[in-house]
Order: sequence, then C-alpha cells, then structure tokens
Amino acid sequence: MTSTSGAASSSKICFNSDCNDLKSERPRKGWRLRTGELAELCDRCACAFEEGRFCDTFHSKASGWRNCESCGKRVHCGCIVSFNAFTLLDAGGIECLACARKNVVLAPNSSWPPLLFHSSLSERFKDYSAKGWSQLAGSGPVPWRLSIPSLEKTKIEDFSERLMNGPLKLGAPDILENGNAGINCEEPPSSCLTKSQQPSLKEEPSNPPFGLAVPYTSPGDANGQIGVSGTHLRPNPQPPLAKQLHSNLHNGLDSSSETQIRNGRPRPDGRGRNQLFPRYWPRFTNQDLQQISGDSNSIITPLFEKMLSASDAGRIGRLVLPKKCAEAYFPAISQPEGLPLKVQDSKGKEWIFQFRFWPNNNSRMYVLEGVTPCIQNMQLQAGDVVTFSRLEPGGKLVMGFRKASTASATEQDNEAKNSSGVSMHGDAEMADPTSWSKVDKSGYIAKEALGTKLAASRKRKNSMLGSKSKRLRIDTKDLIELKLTWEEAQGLLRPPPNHVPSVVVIEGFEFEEYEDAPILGKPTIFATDNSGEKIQWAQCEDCFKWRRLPSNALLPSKWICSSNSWDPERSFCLAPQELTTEQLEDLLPHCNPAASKKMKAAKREPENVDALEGLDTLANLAILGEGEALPASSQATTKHPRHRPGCSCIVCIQPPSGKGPKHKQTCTCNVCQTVKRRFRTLMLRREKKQSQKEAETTCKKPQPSLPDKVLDDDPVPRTNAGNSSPNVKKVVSEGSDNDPNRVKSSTSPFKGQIDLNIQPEREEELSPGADSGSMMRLIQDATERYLRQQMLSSGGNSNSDATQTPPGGGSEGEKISSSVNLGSSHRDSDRDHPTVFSIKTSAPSSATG
DNA sequence: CGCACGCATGGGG
DNA sequence: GCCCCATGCGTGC
Repeated sequence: MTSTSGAASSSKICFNSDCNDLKSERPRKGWRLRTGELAELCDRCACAFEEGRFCDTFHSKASGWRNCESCGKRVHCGCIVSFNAFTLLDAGGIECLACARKNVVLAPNSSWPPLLFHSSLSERFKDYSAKGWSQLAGSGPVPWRLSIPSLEKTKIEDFSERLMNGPLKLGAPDILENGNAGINCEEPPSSCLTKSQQPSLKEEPSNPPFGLAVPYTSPGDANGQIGVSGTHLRPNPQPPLAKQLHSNLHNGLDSSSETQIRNGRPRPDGRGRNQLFPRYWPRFTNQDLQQISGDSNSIITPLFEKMLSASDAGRIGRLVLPKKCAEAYFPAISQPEGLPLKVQDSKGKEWIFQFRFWPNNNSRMYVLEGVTPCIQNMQLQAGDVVTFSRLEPGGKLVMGFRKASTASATEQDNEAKNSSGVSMHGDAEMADPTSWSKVDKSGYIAKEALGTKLAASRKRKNSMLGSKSKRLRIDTKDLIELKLTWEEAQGLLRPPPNHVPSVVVIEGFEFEEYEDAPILGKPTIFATDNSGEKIQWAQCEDCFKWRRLPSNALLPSKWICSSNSWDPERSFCLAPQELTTEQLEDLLPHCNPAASKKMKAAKREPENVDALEGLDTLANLAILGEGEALPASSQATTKHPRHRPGCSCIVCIQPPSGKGPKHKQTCTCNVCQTVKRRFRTLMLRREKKQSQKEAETTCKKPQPSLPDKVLDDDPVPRTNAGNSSPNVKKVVSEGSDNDPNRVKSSTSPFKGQIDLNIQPEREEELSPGADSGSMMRLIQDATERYLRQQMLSSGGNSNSDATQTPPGGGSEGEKISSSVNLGSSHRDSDRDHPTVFSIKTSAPSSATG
C-alpha cells in the first residue's frame, strides 16, 4: 500500500468530490480507483469510508440504494465506494456484508476461513471496479468491452449495478459491517478472489472431486484475483494497490487476525501485495462469469498465469510460482513442505502437485513440484504460459496453457500448439489467417519476443522469460486482443446448420435454443430485395465481392465465390458483383460517424452486459479447459491466436459446431445463457427498430437525403405511434454501447469478416469514423438505412415483424426489413428479425475448417 | 554417480 | 535498497 501513490495522490485535496478538505500529510486510503490506486482521502472521509459510513454520508441522495434482503439494512450499491459492502444474491437482491457473512460461515468448506471470502469479494469488487473502469474509460486497450448496462458508463455505479444485476453468489464483504468483518486478508490485495467462490462452496458443500482445494486463501494479493475475467490481463498495468485497501477496509482486514488465519504464513509486507503485476489480474469477475454462465456450477475465476522459465519447463519438475499469486490464490501453507494441490488441466485431467515454498531471504519462494508430467503432457516449454484458474464451486484449480512457441506461427495448425491449452473452441476460421497471424504476433508479445530472443540466445534473464516488465507488456497487448461487444458477439452467433432451434420463452420473450451450441459464421448482411425476397449478402474471402445468397444460407466463416452454389453465374471471383458501390456503402456504412455515435448514444441494456460477462465467463471456461463448458476441444478451437486463455469471445466460447455438449431447453450453461440473452437483446432491439421505423414511416420522414443519418438520429422512437411493439421502444440498445470502448469489429466490413482480434491501433484504418462503434453496428445501421430507403422507394410499410425470418428463407415479403440483426439465426422464424446480419462462421463442420 | 531436494546467489525491477 | 524469482549448486540419498 505504501507505494500507492499515484494519481490519486497527486492532489492535495481529498479525493472525495464532496469534500474539499485537504488531505493530511499522510493521506488515508480509500477505495480502489480504476487505475488500481487507492483514493486518498482526508481523515474525515477516510474514517467514514473505513467505518462504512461513506455512502451514508456523501451519497445519501444518490441512486443505487438497496436494502439487504436479510436484514433490510440499507446499502448503497450504486458506487464504487461501497462496492464490497454487499453481496449479490442469486435470487436477486443484495445482502449486506454482515448477513452475507453469516451465511458464509455456514459454508461447508470450513477449511478456509470465511474471511477469505470477504476478501475475495472485495477483491472481486476491486477487480470489478478496475475492470469497469477500464472499460468505461474506454480508451484503453481493454480487450473486451462489455457493454455496460444502461447505467452511465462513466460511473462506477455501473459496476455496482452490474454486480447487482448479476447473479452473484458472492458473499460480499461489507465494509460496513465491522470493518473487519472478517476478512482477513493479510494480504489484502489478493485475497478477494475467492469470495465468490466461497459462496458457492457453501452452497455446494460437496466439492467436486477436484477439490482443489485451493483455499481461497489468500489474500495475498492478487490483485486480480478475482476473477475477473480472465483472460486477459488488465489493461492497466498498475498495481492493484487498491485491493489492499479494500481489503482492509472492506474486508475488514484485520491484520492481526489475518495472520493467524493464514497458518502462519508470513505475510508479505504490504509491498508485495501491491505489486502484483497487472498481468496477473484477472479481468473478469466471478460475477461476470456467473452471470453469464448462469451456470452456477461453473464459475471460472482466472487467477494468474506464468510464462514458463527454462527452469520451470525443465526436468526438475519445479514450477516457480509468483509469490504473490501463490499466496493469493493457493492455499496458505505454513510449512515448507506445503501440501498437495490438485489441479485439473485443460483437458480435464487431474494432476497433483506439491505446492510448497522455500525460505528465501526472509521470504519465500513458492513452487509447484511435480509438474513435469503435466508440462510434458501439455507439451509445454519455456516461454509457454501456464494459466491458473479456479473453477467455482468447489474451488477446483484449473491449469491451462498457452503456447508461445515462436515457431508456432507455422504450426498454428496445431491447435495444441497454438494457443492456449485451453480450449478455444471457436472456429478458427473467424479469424482470418491474416489477421490471425498478426494477432499472434502482437498477441503475445512476450512470447514473440521470446521466440526471437530465444533463438538469438537463451540468456535467461534477458530474454525469454523475460522480464517482468515484458510480461506486463504482454498483458497489455493481450488486453487489446479482442474487442467485441456483447452485441457484436451476439451477432456472430448462429444456430448450427441444419439445426432447428427450439423456442423457449423467457421473460415473455421467445428465444431460440439450439441443440448444439450456436456457431459462428461468416458475417453476411441480410436484406430484402426489391421483390421482397429475403436475401443475404456475403463477401467472398478471395475477391471480396459481395454475392447475393438466399437468406437461409449458412456460410462457413470462410466463404468464397466458388462456394456460391446458389448463383452459378457468380460462383467464381471474376463474376461481377451485383451490388453497386453505393449499395454496398449503404449496406456497410463503415465510415459513418454519426451512426456510430448514435449507436454509442444508445443505452445499453443490462442484459447486454450480462451477456458480455457471460462471454467472458465462457471464455474463461474455455480457457480452463474444463471439460464442462468447453469440451475438450481445446483443440478444435479456433485459431485465434490472440485469444488468450480465458478469452471469452464467441469464437473461443463455442465448441465447434456439432461438437460439444447438447443443450436442453432448460440448460443453463454459459452458451445457452448467452444465446438466450442474445436473443433477448435482439428481440428488444428489433422491436425497437421496428417501432422506430414504423414511426418514421408513419411520419414519412424519410429523407432521401440523409439516409444515413435518419435512423441514427432518432434512435428513439419518439413516436409511440408505431407501437408495434410497445415495450421495446425504449430500449435503444441497438448499438449499445457505444462506447468508444467497444470494439469494433475489426474487420473491415469489406472483407466481410469480423476480426475478433482486431487491434485497436488499427481501428482507425478500418473504420475511421467509428471508433467505438463497431462495424457491426455500422453495418446494422447502414443496412437499416438501406432497407429503409428501399421501403420508402417502394412505399412499403414496414411492419416489421414479419420479415425475414422464415427459416426457409422467408420471403415474406416485407420489403423492408429494416433492421439488421446481427447474427440472428436464420431460423429466426420470428418475425423478429427483419434483417439479419449474420455472421457465421464456419462451423467446424463447415468447410472451411 | 545420478538424482532430488532445498537453500543460496544474484540479476533485474 | 528491497524484493522477486530464475537458476546455481551443495548435500544427502
């Protein structure tokens, strides 16, 4: 903590905006800021914060107050300050820390002090906040841009909100309660991770076989612990100092107690804790995971990762663990002998390692012994990265890996080699080779560097394994790796070919459910031609020409003219493109800033958020390689080099089509949840659009001149008149968020591919105007406009609903299908999706493969 | 003699 | 100057 100085500390004024007092010489720490630092407060505010009175004092009039479901106590859930003061209940609602704690105590897994929980929670929250921040901030290279709920993105509140909405089980620590409630985080920073898990434990006493027992012990610090999403590292390289604080404050770290609890583990001095490298920080919170996954059973909490050193990968069989991580995520051990730790690898295989430490300079060096078999099994070598995650309930420890192999570039084919050990299922195809390789490169810099360096010389220190800094850097880049909004991701989902989704009604909305996990397909643009026939436009991978296809055509992610069996005349690249440039532009308004902005402006739906989170979760699962969510196919996965373990992109979360578990309607797995959410979102969006269109139609405002903007400008249907769908209108979500953060799909629309791995830096190239707006959105917008124009011209009215969907290629007639649905399934039978912008990828099955 | 174990060393941040 | 951690290396089996 000490080191925390930072931006937060730069000012001499209390960080509390509602207090302008000067900080004392030794400012007191408050909550963690997104930068990872702790807010520095004046004594008065610090006291309030530490006593859990901060929100009561300064935010009494703010929104976000809720009552504890158990005791009725009023808890402020709307800001970062009290992030850890409550726990989200599975059934909804929140519980103050005190009540949560009570429950926790009951937890079966007594081996770990509930405290941990708290700490975990706090940690989580921290992460959360951190995450949120970054996301919010947007500017950063945050990989995933989750869409933030409708809340204002900019505020921390969002986080809370999210949390609130989320189905977390965590027991949250509550600062309010005694300050120390329990948490003993010796090492404040890390501990929190587990919190969420803990709850689970409670719920499910019987821990899975794995039992990893990873105690949630630790507090160490890990900053990142919690889960957050994993995969990627936090964008910010800043140390998680805040955690400590939080822990302390919120969790109630009592230092004294902590210590004891920890089995005598030496507590690291504050310093160490803080120092966790960002790279270790998980991005996603368990909550995120949970929410998404919905699957209470499997919540993956990415813990940390480590690039294997020569020693680690050597025959000695000792894997040196980053001290902080070890202390934070692994069971506390007081004896050098440590204890056996059961770890499951990405293939579901269990390994038992001896987790121990060596006294070293008044400190400890933690190592996992007996890892050789595992490392060999995974074919890992120095430079590769092993990842550790915790599978919640049960706390099963999961070990994934990511190959660094430089050579790998060539070997990409080998899934194993490629990327992560974890499974990334997706279709490899999504990423085009090109991007892929790029990704790869940038993806893991360290590795890359490694490779190179290695080749050059194996000097250990300098090179490969690189310095810590390098690692950090890697993280950063990794962060960048995937930019996809939930909605965008949604758009990518499609039902597996030949699968007829069953319809499930959720919350009044019908959703399609697939027996098999949806797949990712090639992005296409659905539209209705002049004759009212529904069609879709797909772009050839080779010549980039857009070809008209039946609306029900499912395309592999890589589709080329020669595969155009629907139109022999255009089944070769030399054939002219039917679409004129203008038309194409209309369909793909990639450069329309207005649109993007508009999109941005759109409110986000909480659901989207959840979904996003879910994706992350899924990704994490994938990473973990737990068999559950992602079948072992780590293999099959995609070739998304940039997708690190934990990657939650659609590609990574989806098992290859046709593979993977079957999903029943009642299935609550991550994939299903995600799909459900996706549909929900789509529905809402669609309705909204429809209503808007109707409204517009009614008004006849269609201005030919402003085609592009028309829709944009009125995202919100002022008119209810069109009430085709009452509810929806408000939801403007379409785009969702907007935020700059969002990723754009990188791909250039023209290519018709969505590059999940887009590099932010390159965004500009691709879509100048849209920075944050994703291409998808743009496309959508464009499509809408286009359709709209058509409508106008044809005088059709849009009703909308009907449109496209018919599985059969519906030809329903509505000419106007104005909206573009991303990724809707073809089958959308629902009238709902007027236009579908589907991105399909190839299912594995699909040819591309 | 070879292997493991565990501590020591020292570069690097 | 401290801490972390990769590796070296002594010791014991």
